[in-house]
Amino acid sequence: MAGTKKSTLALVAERAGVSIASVSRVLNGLSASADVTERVQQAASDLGYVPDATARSLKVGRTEQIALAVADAANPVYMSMMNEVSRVVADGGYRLVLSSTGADPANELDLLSGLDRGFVDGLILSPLRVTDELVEHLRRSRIPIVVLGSLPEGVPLDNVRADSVIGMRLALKHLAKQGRRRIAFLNGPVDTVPGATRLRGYLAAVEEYGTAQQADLQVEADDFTFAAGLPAAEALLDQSSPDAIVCANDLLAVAALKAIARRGLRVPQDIAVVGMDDTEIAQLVHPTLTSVDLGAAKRARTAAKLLLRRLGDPDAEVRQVVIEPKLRVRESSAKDAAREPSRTEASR
Amino acid sequence: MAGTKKSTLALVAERAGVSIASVSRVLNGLSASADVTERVQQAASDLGYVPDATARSLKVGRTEQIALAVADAANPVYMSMMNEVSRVVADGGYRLVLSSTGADPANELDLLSGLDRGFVDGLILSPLRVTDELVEHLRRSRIPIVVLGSLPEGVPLDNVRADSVIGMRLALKHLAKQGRRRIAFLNGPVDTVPGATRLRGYLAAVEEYGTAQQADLQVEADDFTFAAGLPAAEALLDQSSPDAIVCANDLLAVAALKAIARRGLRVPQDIAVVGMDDTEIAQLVHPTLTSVDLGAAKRARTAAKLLLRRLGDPDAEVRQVVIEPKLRVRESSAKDAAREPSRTEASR
DNA sequence: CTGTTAGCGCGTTCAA
DNA sequence: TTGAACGCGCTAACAG
Repeated sequence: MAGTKKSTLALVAERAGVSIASVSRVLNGLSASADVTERVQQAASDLGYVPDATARSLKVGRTEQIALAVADAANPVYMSMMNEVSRVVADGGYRLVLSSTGADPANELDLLSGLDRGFVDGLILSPLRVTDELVEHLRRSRIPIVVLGSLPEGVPLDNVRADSVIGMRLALKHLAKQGRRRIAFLNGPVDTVPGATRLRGYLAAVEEYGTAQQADLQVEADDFTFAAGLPAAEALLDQSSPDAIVCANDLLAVAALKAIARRGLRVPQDIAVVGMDDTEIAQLVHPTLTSVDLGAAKRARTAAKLLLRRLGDPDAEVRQVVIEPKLRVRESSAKDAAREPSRTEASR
Repeated sequence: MAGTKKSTLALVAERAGVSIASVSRVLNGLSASADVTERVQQAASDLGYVPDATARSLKVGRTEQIALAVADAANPVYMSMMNEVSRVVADGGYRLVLSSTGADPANELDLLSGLDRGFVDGLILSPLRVTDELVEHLRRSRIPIVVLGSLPEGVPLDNVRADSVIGMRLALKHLAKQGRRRIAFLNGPVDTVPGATRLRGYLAAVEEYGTAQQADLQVEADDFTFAAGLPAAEALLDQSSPDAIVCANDLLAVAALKAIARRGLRVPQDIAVVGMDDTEIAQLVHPTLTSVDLGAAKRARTAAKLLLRRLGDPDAEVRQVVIEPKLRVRESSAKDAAREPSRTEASR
């Protein structure tokens, strides 16, 4: 049960018959005579010496830790992001500490305050809502922060985001080209960053492609989850009869698929469905889900790299990266099956 | 851009006109005169003082950090586990550092060695494969470790696991009661802990319920993923004609659903499908997936609590917790729809 | 090339 | 109750 005793630099020095400084040098690969090097390495391995991370941190002023804070850790899109960040950060020699702020913005503020305790060298933050207060805290931060997600104009912070307005346009264009005219929007909470920007994108695209502009074609789920999407999708189908539904999220899209199926309607013949984020789920469901790939993995990777860059060079110019979305067409909006006059099943 | 200057205990002391020790006392809630207390608190808040985590750690010998290491971070079941651990650990006043060991056992060993650097007070480890060497390292560890997953008999380590043998029995019993006789098993790599124990469970249950014992009813995917499950499921259907498929995983089960659909067979009428882990995916797919709930969330929560307990009391007796599985019956094995003789049956 | 020394920021003895 | 001093384990500057 009891493991090896913790050995210190001084113990190694004593055993090797040299000074503590020499040990430090040898272990850090600095100049030392062959003789001393040999003896130190021998002593160190005899004692199973490993340098203490905390003491080292206190001395050098770096913890070699990076924090990742996401608002909604339950969303599957965050899993791929977390994995990517984890990889990049580990390759850069940093450990990743996870700080799940919930949906409550207060937690994010708490986190930012706590950051001044210096347990981490940098932060990647993906806030669900961006308040002025939050922005103020971000600017005041003592450590570098990269924001993952949209940020107000003119905030000089490293930041990487998806262009969900273009993403929405891709979806609407794809659907409009099939002759879909009543394209509904199943959104999540509109007072969140993704909810707000995706709504903007939808409205702009509706305008651009001249599809129906009806209030009853828009509905807002209480959350970006399947469970919240279900009643919202039902409500949407109750109050209108769309020929396509664009969803702010793959989970919401799957909820739409289910609500549609419950009414005995067919996807994509009667209603096409398009999701967003292109999570693995899109390929698992039946019919497979067309989805707008917002480049979650790439965004995460880029954010991590930006942070590493700034940690290496604090005076580097601020960079704001926008990732281009791509449309992944699958069965739920397949063209050849679409727009068939009535209940024809022949061409299938 | 430049944030507040980092303020130290000495600065606060100077501003309050007291000694550094008094500041430390006031801030740690120890005895102090009302006057000094007042002045220190004032000075501290003026300077926005926050104690340095690293220095404190070096002094008190605790980092207030816990590491979580999972082998396959891409598996959705780990997401809920991570979230639970995150919650419990945060409530206990600890930060969570994530250490994604890949599928390679060498990484786990590296991690364990690195742990001696003392950047973390405890570890929750969920190994995919358990070698003698790993067990040896675990026992030698200087910090408390809780193992999440099966462990060889007699290893005196805190540990929490699912009883997947009983889980398998639940699945087989459910299917056998419907009259299913050719119950296949779509497994992941059998040289992993989950792969091995689930195979044992399957074999035992096949024996117990007297269903067909044919080698061609067992197939092993290269990985516990949808992508790996697809060809494995195809191979299974090529080489045999099961009337039910139990899968080691929800992802594999979804792959089975897809392979079955491709052949124009119906679920559950022609083939029933049962998954494992009861991830959110089970409720998203069509038909909804019957799944064995192995209590992932509860296991994670329990593991975290065990670790907190041991951190508080290093001499507590070793505890090994086994979580009881529950069967969640859904459409993919619905009873009333089963066993309807269909014309496809003959041509199989 | 090597040893001695001074902190990094904090908690905690020991005297006063 | 308060203050001065020490040391946690390590790195870096300075002497020798």
